Amino acid sequence: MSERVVPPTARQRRRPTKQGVVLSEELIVATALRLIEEHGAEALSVRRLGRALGADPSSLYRYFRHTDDLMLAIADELIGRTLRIWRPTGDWRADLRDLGLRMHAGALAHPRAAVLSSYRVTGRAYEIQAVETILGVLREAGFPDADAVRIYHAFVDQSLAFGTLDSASTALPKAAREAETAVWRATYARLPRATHPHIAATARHLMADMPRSSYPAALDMLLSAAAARLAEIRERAEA
Amino acid sequence: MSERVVPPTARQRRRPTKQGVVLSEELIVATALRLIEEHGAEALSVRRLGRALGADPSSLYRYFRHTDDLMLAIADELIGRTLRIWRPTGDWRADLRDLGLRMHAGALAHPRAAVLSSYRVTGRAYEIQAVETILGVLREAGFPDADAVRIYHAFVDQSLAFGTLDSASTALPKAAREAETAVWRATYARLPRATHPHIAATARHLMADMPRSSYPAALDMLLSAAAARLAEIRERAEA
DNA sequence: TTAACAGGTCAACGGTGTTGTCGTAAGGTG
DNA sequence: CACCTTACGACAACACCGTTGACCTGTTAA
Repeated sequence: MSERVVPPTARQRRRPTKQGVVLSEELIVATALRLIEEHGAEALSVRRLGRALGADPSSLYRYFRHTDDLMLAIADELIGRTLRIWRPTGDWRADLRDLGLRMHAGALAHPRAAVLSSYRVTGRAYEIQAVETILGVLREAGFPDADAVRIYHAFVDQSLAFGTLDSASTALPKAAREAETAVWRATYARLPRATHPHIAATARHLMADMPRSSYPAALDMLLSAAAARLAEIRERAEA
Repeated sequence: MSERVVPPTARQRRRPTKQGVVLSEELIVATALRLIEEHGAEALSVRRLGRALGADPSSLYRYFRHTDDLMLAIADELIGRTLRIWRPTGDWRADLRDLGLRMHAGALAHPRAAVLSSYRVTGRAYEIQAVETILGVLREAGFPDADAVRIYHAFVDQSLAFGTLDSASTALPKAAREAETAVWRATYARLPRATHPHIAATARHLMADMPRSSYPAALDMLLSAAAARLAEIRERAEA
């Protein structure tokens, strides 16, 4: 064994597989993403990926040390796709709101990949770029370093967490999804006022609000708390 | 095969296993939780659970249709435990903060179960009780119905989403988890100021903040935004 | 006392990630 | 152009996983 994985830059001898495919890190990641989107996250396995590529499963270990490494590469590609679209305007609150919504939308667009990749620190190029950019937005808005880091962390994790949560439920099998809304309508909408006064009183609002994602509301609350903190900081600076 | 799973209420003929253990749904759930707590989330498998119980793995299929069912039963038990511990004091903000932290901690203690249970509406007793209780806290604090529902939704989803996010990372094999912090130390801590000024300037804060969960910070921001909204509502009511 | 059947056991199927070994074709070198 | 090195694809094997159909046996109701 010793070291099976060769750094991408040093690769040169690309021998085609028995089925004539020339492997590469990019091809593997792209194929993995396609596999996930077409057949669901649980359809991603080393063996299936090998089959989809027309290569022996063990060949992939020449490119990734283990499945984990592959996941990180997939995650980073997703971050990159989101970041490439985003254009900051200089208004920190609007910019972060826009970026948050884009990250959330990106997760929803790739539900099955989002579930896999959201909770990992990749340490790869796109992730680093994202960290630098968001920290820059906050620091240039006037947040002290400690606050900038704290808010950055909460902002990023919240986008990722809601992205995963919401995409997990959209990725449910159709039968299960219909069962979910049926539960709301059948169970919650008709709870008696005597035993469940608060649910009964707000049933109309619950029916309207629950099927939607609460991420925009949560994002706005986070940003408004951050804005309040910034105002407080400025006030103190003037005194 | 036909139907292997008999409703719990109808069970009566409890034959001991070869090793003398009398199985039951409660015993299986309890043993599964113990297994997760003692040997980590990845130690939970049907076969290991069978071994821990002193029973053949396939016996469990007399009680749960598949592993998912078992996970949901575990999740339900977790909701129950969290709710049973929580004692509201009447201070809405402190109560919600406490409940949020407890839900998060409960998810962290049982990562595998948390991931499964977070995006499913069970409509079961404990879940309904939680909805009623939280809505009650908000409405009695003075939030109008529409705001109460909006804040309830954001609050619950935030706890669940962060619970899933954070428990997913604690469910990682220990090698991968150590790799995460190593990435922060090796990659982010030594990015040059020239190319990544904001990361370089805040490196010290990043090292301290990133390994921790950002949920408490996010929760506090949500609650503080809610408090600001409540103040606004009261002001308007006085005018 | 006995017959029914719930429920524990066994064996097997097809899947998974991962690794040690080996053959071979591609590349650089002379 | 021919040689040597070696990257890297292929193969086979290992230990695990969830799940199921067939079988057998102890418990219980009649």
